[in-house]
Amino acid sequence: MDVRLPKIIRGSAEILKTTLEGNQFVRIDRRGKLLILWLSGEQQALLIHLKMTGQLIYRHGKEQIAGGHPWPAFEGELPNKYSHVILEFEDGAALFFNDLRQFGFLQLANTDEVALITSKYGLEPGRGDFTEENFLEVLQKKRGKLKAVLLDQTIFSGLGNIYVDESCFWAEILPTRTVESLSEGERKRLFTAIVQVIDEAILLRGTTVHDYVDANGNRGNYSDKLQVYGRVGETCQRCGATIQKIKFAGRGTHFCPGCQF
DNA sequence: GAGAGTGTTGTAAC
DNA sequence: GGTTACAACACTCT
Repeated sequence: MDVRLPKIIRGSAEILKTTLEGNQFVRIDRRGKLLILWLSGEQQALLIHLKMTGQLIYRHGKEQIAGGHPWPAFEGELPNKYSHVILEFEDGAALFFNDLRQFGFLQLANTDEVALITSKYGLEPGRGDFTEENFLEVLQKKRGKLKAVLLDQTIFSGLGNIYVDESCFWAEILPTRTVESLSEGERKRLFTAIVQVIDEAILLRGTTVHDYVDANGNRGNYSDKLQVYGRVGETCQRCGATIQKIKFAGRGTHFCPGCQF
């Protein structure tokens, strides 16, 4: 392991290094936007958060490339000036943690710590318990700005600024509404929209605005599907009105004033 | 060149 | 408690 920018490591970089040395990743989990890479024995895990601009890129080893592997090798220059941590594998493969803004982190955690951290995450799209019934129940207990509630990882986890704006668009609800003002029908539309947006975004391997790439270094294709995010001043594809952007709940917030209410 | 804004989240202040 | 401002940071855009 090569730690080029120690502050990216939460806790001791030395202990992390020693722990990873000769060890194996045996299982990969995710909770919200947090990656959980379990080590041999599953008593410890490497937690990785990419925050805004983090990238985790896997480069195949020469042996794998010679043997033929299912994915194309990453073409870009690696490491680059944003490669702050590099994990090297025995077969010559490497995992690069790149992060322009340096907000992301790597952290070693034991089973209890992982349990404590993940227990704070809320109902999550993509998990089995993200049902309409559960969604409505969680929403029922909340009040205040819809956008803020959807972004709150302790209430619903996994949704970020892009998918919240897009989900509100598809539900035809303004993100500036309060939760308590939403009718039963609107709440159900919102649930459906979130499921639809997340499912399609995953299918298209995410959304690249600037830096996001998947483990193979490829950009996400959901960017082409965005209806409001990043489209301020453009025409709404549903009603023809002009997409607006405001600052709301501390975040850039995009919506169509013509067909979101 | 200055200033605002950027996909996240934790903390502090009100 | 909710809300807001701000912090972390480097870069792009206006």
